[in-house]
Amino acid sequence: MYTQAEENYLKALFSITLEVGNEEGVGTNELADYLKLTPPTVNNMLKKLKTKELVNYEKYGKITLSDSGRAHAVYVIRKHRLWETFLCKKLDFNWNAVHEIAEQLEHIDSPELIDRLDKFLDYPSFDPHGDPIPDAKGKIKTGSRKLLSELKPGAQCRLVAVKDDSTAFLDYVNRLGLKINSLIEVVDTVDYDHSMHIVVDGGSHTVSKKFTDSIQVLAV
Amino acid sequence: MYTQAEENYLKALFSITLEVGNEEGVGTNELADYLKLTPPTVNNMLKKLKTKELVNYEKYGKITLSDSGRAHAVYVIRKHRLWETFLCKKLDFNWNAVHEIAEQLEHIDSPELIDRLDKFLDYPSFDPHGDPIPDAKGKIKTGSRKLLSELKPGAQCRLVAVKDDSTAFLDYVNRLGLKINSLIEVVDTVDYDHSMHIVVDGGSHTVSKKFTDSIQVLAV
DNA sequence: TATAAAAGTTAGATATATCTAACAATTTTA
DNA sequence: TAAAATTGTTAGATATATCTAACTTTTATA
Ligand SMILES: [Mn+2]
Ligand SMILES: [Mn+2]
Ligand SMILES: [Mn+2]
Ligand SMILES: [Mn+2]
Repeated sequence: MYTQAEENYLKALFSITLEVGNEEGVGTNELADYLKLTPPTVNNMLKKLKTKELVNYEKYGKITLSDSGRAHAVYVIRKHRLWETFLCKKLDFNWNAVHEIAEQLEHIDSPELIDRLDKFLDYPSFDPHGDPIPDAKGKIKTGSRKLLSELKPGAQCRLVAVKDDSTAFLDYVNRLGLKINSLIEVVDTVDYDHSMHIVVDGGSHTVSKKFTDSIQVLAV
Repeated sequence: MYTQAEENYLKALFSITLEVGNEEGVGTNELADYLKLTPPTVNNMLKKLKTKELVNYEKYGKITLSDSGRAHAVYVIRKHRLWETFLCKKLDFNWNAVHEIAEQLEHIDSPELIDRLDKFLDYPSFDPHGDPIPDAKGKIKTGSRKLLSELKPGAQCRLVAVKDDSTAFLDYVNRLGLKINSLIEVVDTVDYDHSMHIVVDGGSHTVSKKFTDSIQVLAV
């Protein structure tokens, strides 16, 4: 099977393409940045991934996942999100603690284990951060989600996902009293720096653009 | 923390010392054999483990675990056996399938995960093969267990543990209808090759010394 | 369009973990 | 106790995954 490093590159490529909406492909430096590695390291690995036909890549060109590369990337994401769900639902972990552990667990190689874990969790559709869990066939539920930062004053919405796994961010989310499904009301926005006044559970808060860019919502 | 390779060496040293009752220490070749590696590979790793003060070892001398080496070995065994218990009890795996997966899971580094898993499983004392699970303080339950091969004709006993994790062995155990707690009656032994006639659940079988050496029992 | 900046690659080094081949030390045994 | 067998070590190679420094190619911009 694939090494941990290889799986991390595949997952990163998939996520960058999706998150940044980067259709035409990813650059070496961009990928290096995302993975917190140096460009030569990435360049070196790319050659390996190309030989294994997991990526499409020509010297000085953009990188994209091949079909098999994408399929495996989705599988790694499935593993990651199922484990996160297990940690929260069954072991009572706080949602801000599960990502780091799932980074390790996602590399365990046993398709049967993942199938059984999926069943044990009753085939969940979303992980504790609201992200969709690919099913056994690699199919991912997509919805018409928006970023909180896109909403206008007066809008009401429900938090469906957080797009930042860092403990600092999730701690802050917790401190604001926000959870998956929390009702958020946009009171006002500040033109100057796009910060936003929101009301959550009757509590009023001012949050930065950096923050509202990491909150995915569904209009209500 | 420790690498997977390091953890495997520590676990192997602990097991050899225990299983073979090897008190004075383990040799390079013996350890290499056990781990299915070559002696130079082991020699090389030993130097690293010595610098980290996990083993006591002098050139051409016997290898023993240091206190911290032993403590970590026990912790790896705790992780392994808790995961095996999880796989059987919660994910409904057959006991002959869990060892290989636990070989991977035992290297996940998160003490909190293990504590919570232990609680989730209601602090089990024995794994699916009947082996004792070290508690959070590293304490291991020991009992007055014997090998089936040590019993004399007429003896009755209960199977408490199997000492071979291989699929071939466990499949055979299953085929004989043996489970943890099965009642076994020793009918007769053959002097020539120490094979044994046993009765299990009314069924009569003849089993080899190799087999009876891998079955731990408690007299009844 | 020439130059500067950004992006990407190559070369060579390091660390981990493994191997084979050759050699050395220790232990067994005749 | 000398030779043989066993056990253990050293040297040098390979594979993976990473780094820094130097260089090249592509892209942006003056
Ligand atoms: Mn995550
Ligand atoms: Mn990962
Ligand atoms: Mn096992
Ligand atoms: Mn292991």
